[in-house]
Amino acid sequence: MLADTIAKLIEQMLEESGGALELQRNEMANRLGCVPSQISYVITSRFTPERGYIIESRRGGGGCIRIVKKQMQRNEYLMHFFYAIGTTIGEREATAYLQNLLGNGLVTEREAKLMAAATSDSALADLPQPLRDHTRAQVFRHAILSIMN
Amino acid sequence: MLADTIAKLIEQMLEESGGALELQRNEMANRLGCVPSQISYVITSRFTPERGYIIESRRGGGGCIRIVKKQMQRNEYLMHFFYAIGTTIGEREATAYLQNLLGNGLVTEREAKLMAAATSDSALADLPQPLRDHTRAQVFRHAILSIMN
DNA sequence: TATTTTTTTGACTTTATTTGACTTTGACTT
DNA sequence: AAGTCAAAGTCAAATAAAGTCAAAAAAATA
Repeated sequence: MLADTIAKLIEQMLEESGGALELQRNEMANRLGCVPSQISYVITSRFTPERGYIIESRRGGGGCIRIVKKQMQRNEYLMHFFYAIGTTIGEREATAYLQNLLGNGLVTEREAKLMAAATSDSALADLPQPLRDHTRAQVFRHAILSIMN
Repeated sequence: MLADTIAKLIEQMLEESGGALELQRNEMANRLGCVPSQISYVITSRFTPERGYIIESRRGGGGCIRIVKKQMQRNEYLMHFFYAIGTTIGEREATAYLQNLLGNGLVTEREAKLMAAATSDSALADLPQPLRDHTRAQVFRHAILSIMN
């Protein structure tokens, strides 16, 4: 799949550049033989703030897109999550947050899996909807507090 | 019976792949000459988390279904816990089980704390009582399954 | 045999990807 | 200042998957 290929490439470039890079959309699309908006699509669908990325761009001649992977101090970061989660959260969103936590080494893979399981729709299947997302948020927030400090 | 045929096929594929595989629903349904939702049916009815499978999927272009079988080894022990917990459990009892899990080195201290937080009365405070203990059991059980590797 | 459970099917829904036409913005020329 | 061109942005249509659900059919059970 094209989108995944592009995402992998960008991740690799980020890796090599130590977390911040600038790319030219048209140039990249050209190199990959795809339409420029495909690059936009990948960036908006995968490199979201939710997953810990900051995107800036400049149009016009010599324009470019800048992608920065955020890094924070442990507790500050966890606190940020705590507030970001809020009082209700869907499974998909929760998964994205967990991905971010894992990617920043704030939790181990096992811990991430554990939290994913504990907040999964499957685990909360017997709760009717507004309550389900609310409980998921509660469980998630408590889990995060528990690994702070 | 179709469902059994498909289940056998998937089991065989899992065997060959060493416990983890990705399949495309439409492609497989095509090969077997059945309707795609039949594949979904087999997966949801046979490859459940209770039986030790993890299912993930992605829709859209290039989408797929991933099936992972968790290996039993020291996991028998976790399985024992899984059944012991049952479908409803109080906070105190849960804590006792966690102490036990920790004592046996089946979870790390951080993991134990995490699970304690996720199953605490505090996290589930907004659920009225029979539901609270039931949800606690669900969350706990899913957490345990998730660390069975 | 009657009832309940499981399986099978297909219509409809949701989500994800790909593409292209059109818009906006910024830099450079004249 | 105005015009031109080179970017990136936006949006919607087309397509490609998987998910859901309920009705019909088949199988199992009482």
